[in-house]
Amino acid sequence: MPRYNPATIEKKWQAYWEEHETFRSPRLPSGEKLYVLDMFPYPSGDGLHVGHPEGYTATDIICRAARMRGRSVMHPMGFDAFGLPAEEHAIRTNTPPRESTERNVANFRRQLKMLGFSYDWSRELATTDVEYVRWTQWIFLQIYDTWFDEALQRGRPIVELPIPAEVKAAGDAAVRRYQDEHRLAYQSEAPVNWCPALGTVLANEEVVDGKSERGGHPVERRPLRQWMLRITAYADRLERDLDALDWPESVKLLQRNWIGRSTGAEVDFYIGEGGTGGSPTSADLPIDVGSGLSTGGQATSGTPRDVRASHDRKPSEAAFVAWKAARAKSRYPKKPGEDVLRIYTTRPDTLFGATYMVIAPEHPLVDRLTPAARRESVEAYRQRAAAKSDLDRTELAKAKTGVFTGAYAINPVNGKPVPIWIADYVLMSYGTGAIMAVPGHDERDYEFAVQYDIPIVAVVDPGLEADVDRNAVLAGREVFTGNGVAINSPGYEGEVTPAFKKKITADLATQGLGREAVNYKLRDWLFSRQRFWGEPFPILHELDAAGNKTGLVRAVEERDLPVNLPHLDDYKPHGRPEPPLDKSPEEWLYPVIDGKRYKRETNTMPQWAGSCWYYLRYLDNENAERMVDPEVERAWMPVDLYIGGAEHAVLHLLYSRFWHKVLYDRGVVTTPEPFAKLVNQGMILGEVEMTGYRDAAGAWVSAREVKFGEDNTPVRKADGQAVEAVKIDPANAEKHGEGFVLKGNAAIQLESRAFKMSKSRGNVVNPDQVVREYGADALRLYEMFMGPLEATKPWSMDGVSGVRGFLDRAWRMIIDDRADDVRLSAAVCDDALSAEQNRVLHKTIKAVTEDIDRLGFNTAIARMMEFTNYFTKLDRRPRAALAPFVLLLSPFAPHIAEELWEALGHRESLAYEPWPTWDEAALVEDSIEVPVQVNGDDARGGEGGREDRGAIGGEADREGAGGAGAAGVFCGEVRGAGLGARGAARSGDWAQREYDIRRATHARIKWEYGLGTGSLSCSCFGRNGHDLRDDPH
RNA sequence: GCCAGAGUGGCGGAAUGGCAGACGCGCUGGAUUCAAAAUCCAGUGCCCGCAAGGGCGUGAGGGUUCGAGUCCCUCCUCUGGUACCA
Repeated sequence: MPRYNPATIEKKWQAYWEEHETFRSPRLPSGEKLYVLDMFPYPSGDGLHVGHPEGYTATDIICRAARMRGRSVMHPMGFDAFGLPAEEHAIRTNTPPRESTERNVANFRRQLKMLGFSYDWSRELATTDVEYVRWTQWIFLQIYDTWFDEALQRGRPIVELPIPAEVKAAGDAAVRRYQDEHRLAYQSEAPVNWCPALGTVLANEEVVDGKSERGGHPVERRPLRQWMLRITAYADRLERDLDALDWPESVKLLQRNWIGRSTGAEVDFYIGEGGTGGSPTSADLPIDVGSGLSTGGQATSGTPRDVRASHDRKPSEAAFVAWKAARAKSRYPKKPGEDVLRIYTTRPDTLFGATYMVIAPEHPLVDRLTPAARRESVEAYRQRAAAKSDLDRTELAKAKTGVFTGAYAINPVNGKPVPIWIADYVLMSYGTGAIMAVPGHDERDYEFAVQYDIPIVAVVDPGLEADVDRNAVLAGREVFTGNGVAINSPGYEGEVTPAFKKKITADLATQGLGREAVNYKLRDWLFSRQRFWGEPFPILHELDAAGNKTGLVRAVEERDLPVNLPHLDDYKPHGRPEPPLDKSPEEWLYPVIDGKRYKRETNTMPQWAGSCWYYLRYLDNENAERMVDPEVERAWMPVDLYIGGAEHAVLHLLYSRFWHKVLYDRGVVTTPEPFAKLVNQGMILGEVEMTGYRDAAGAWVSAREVKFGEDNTPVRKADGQAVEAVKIDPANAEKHGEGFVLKGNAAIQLESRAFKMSKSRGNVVNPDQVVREYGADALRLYEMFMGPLEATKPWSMDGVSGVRGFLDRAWRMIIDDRADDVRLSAAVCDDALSAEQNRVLHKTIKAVTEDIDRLGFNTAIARMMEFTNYFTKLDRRPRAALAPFVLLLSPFAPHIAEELWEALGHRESLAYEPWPTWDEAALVEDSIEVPVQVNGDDARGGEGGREDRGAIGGEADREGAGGAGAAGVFCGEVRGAGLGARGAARSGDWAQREYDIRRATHARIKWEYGLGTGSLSCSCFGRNGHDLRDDPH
């Protein structure tokens, strides 16, 4: 047998680890703890993807090495097991989703164990476990029980929420409603994708181009009562606390942008008292456009000619003046009154350039503002906008649309009336749902203004430096969004943008017209799904005598958790937009408590819920009393290293952080952040494919003549004719210039690239098959050897066989592969290490150790290959080098390492053997070549700081340096201390030579010394290969 | 559009501002073999040259530096993310 046979070795050691519970972590760490977490997988029916073991191997290496270095390691695994595919399967097969889920989990578990990861399997969990769901629901109740205290910036129990006297006076129900309005979990109407044909609500990703992904049926948006989580309350903290995290900057940036904090100002524009649209009141007399408040010369108030009408609704100057005076006394109100349109802007410095305003179609003031004469067109526009999905509003609709409401607001800074439009490029959900439009200095406003022929007034002078045509900007023919100097802004002329913003914001505040404001792109988290296969909400709706909901809810008592999913006779949609749980059995759906009948909440939680806190449950997964014992939590948290895919950079990581912060505020956890260090593994693509194209006639078409049309089919650029993509055997391709061409036909460019693995492309690599053919150790090693962990990289089966070759060589280096049993190779001996062998060993130890620390697994493996190449060549291979090598290899390829360790005479697993250490002194080479750059008139070496080479080089007058003076004389001065190898050579051991290198193109100095004695030999090469030693100066 | 990351041999990739291409794949030659596989040895960036040797080389162009794959600026290409957030 003793050829390397992973199939037997791997099974053997997996059984050993399992039997000995080798990787069980203690309840509490002893000594320094290390919590290393993998993003747990969704157990799909397809089994493990080769992308999974990439991060899992990386963390496993870290953990195994850390154990050997004496750390107490927590390394658990589990399953994110709720999810759509299981429910789809349930509908198709009419079996409970739990069944297929458990099957898939079992398969994933088998595959993970097959790869030899050192998880503590006793901590395994699945988010679908009934006991896990209990605590997910419990956390939801914590969130439900919490309100956010803005002053303290902290979540607090709802009982601590101050209740205003008038609410208290209105009675118990009013108090409860008031509390409900302030909870972090609250109900709200939110649109869902309702597909009448399928009779079900679809997730966003199931809707493609406004049609259902399955079947292509029309999808409409319908408002439905849903649960929301008030993540926006934590926006500030979620953003601020990113600073201290050891996360990739790109991920932090992604989260910052997602949170999207902006500072600016809210400003109130006066719209006049009064009535519900229609005819003007006494306060808002019709004013002829172009007269009155508008200033001469400039393009008046910007009402498009064709929509001007005398019955438009415009506040009178007198009313405005009165309002302004009142405001100066009353200050700026928290909530805008009926008489103003409140807008949010990040550019208060451009207030003087506002030539129109836009409110979102859903804005509550639309009705009130629109005069009767314009009702029709406004209403029509609103309906069109409402019918559009989010997608239509953005991608498809490039051109901006809108309609004039017929109303005007008065610009508070100059008293000018400004026409108010509605347009769907303004979103009700951001800011105040209304903007002042400054087409001169905002891209979107500019586009809109051009579209509807609205005047454009420049109020920021870009100056000459800016990247725009200044004259065009000043003339309103080009938009400029940068900072500049204020113009056309009476009272603020010449102010530079940042100072102007501050100043006018302060001025508006003193006049009670505005205030500084902060806004976030982040929206509250839509936390319910109309699905069966998710955690039920532990919420009961009160019913009145007639069986209708009263609007009041109560939480399920903690002792009654978990609320389990009911048994359903079938999982088919019931054809209404309400969640599937609506067809639950009566006894589940309508519990009776204290004689009162309730209806259970039938929405379920989204898949994110379970993954928000699993890292906490691992620590104490069998605790029936608490979600996690505080003592255990304090000892192990935070997670020291979290590795997973970049696709979770925003949502999962933001949601987890949010839950964690709520739990922190409520005293359940002790760290403000869950994941101290985060690393994203790169994507693994399929094997590189070579593609050529042929037209209908079968003639080759060069890849550069091909473009991709809609639906992503290739067509010829010239005539749009469809072409066929043909897979090309690499043997029929050759490199030509930048890319590949058809062999023998350089005119035909081919396309060479790797694609994402997908079933449809047929390029999915199955880990089971790789393990069968090459072994788990080879798969692990290959995944680490492919390239940097964070990089996207293509798969290559040849690469797998390459690392397998390394394992074979490592095996033969130690084992006699011709013997019948596992026996050491005859070359293995007990000799002492020669200086050179010792150096190779210590170099390897150092490199591998340091590479693991910086997650440079590919180079660590390269160093071990070098070790093997060196020692395999020797006829006598000392154990003293082989044994430490096996330990170094063990985190990467643990099965073969255990087997080799055993062959070397050890009886126990190497899992807790001390990690090898290196001795710097052993690394010193007694002969090094030092390159010296010579460059004619002024050749000096580097800074002289580099440990192994800096001794030569650096300016001539620098200590420990050699160099060439301006005259072109090379001074080879070498000091032993410059080597940085402590004790190997003492300072003072130096030699000096000078060579004339005026004719030299490069020089090479070879420095040889024994310990303590320095000597230098130098070869400098001139243009003709002339050795300059022959020509000393 | 915007944001982020990346462009180095035939391929995957190495290289704290200091000999570009470590290591692996592939390829070429040799040993072993009846033969093949496997294994071992040698070679392998490109161009010129029998050779010695020489020239050119890290997406393009500029710059900083004694010295740039590495730092700065401009541009090109690719990958990923994102979509009117006022």
